[in-house]
Amino acid sequence: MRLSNLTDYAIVMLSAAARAGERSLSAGMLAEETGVPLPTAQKLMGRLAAAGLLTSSRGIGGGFRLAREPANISIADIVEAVEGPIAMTACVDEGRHDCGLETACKVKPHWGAVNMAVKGALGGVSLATLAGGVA
Amino acid sequence: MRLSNLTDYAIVMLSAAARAGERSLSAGMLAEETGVPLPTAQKLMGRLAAAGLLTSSRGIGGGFRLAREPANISIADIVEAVEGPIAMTACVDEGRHDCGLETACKVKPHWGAVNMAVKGALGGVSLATLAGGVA
DNA sequence: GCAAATCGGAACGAATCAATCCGATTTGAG
DNA sequence: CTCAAATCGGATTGATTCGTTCCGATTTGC
Repeated sequence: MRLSNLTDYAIVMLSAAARAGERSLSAGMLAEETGVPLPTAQKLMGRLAAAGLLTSSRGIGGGFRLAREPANISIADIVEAVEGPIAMTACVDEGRHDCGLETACKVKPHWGAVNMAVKGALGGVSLATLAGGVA
Repeated sequence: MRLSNLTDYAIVMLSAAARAGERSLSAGMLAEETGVPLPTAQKLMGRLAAAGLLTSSRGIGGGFRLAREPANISIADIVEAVEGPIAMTACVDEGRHDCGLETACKVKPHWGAVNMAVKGALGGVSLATLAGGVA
């Protein structure tokens, strides 16, 4: 029940990018701004860009920029981008039936609700809330 | 954002124990009932007993029994018993200040709210809900 | 007093996570 | 048009945690 350090870093960097507005920030600048080690920052930015949360620009004046408004990016999105889909157990994962307990597992039907509850809790917090400071 | 297999097993076994009522079930019986490997089941039962969710009885007719009513045991309790305290990030953990990003971390104050939200979502589901089947 | 059965803790292996490094691509200037 | 600088992207290595397994200490019933 802990989200990984990568996700933590990603959220901090994305909030920093949200504060930057429309300016393209390079991985190095974001790393120095947030304190995240540069190679890790590069890896994270790449993954976030691949997920569609950031748009990347190559070349000298290049860098990363938020693809959407901060209010439309929730923590759930970031978590899913970094750690993959939110699935509390293997049962919730689509197509994974190697649980081994299926025979007597009477808990399975309820996991969907739990998963949705957590997802809702994480989806209720947006980048604007985190970066805004006061709000 | 995934809870470990141990926690999954623990929840399944605890729901089985909830169905058993006041009867003491041994680790072997629970393992066969749920399909969890026996040694892992033993380790889990021990940890759950140490956390105060189960009461253990030694000897021939011994075994484990729920320490409280199923309605008063939430998923959050089980998660905390197996994986330790629910702390989304290192910032929330008490006394852990080796984050390294503290200087420019403007996100830190908001983590408490997120943590509480997730905790509430998990605390809203009790063993009775999971084991009840229909409810 | 003895034997059976149980819980409890310690040791080992595997998987995932986290961090680091190097190559491919693109832009701007000369 | 050529060169050089700067950037993103993926692949490799090491570490931490998770998961599993085994063995010893303790307790009850006969």
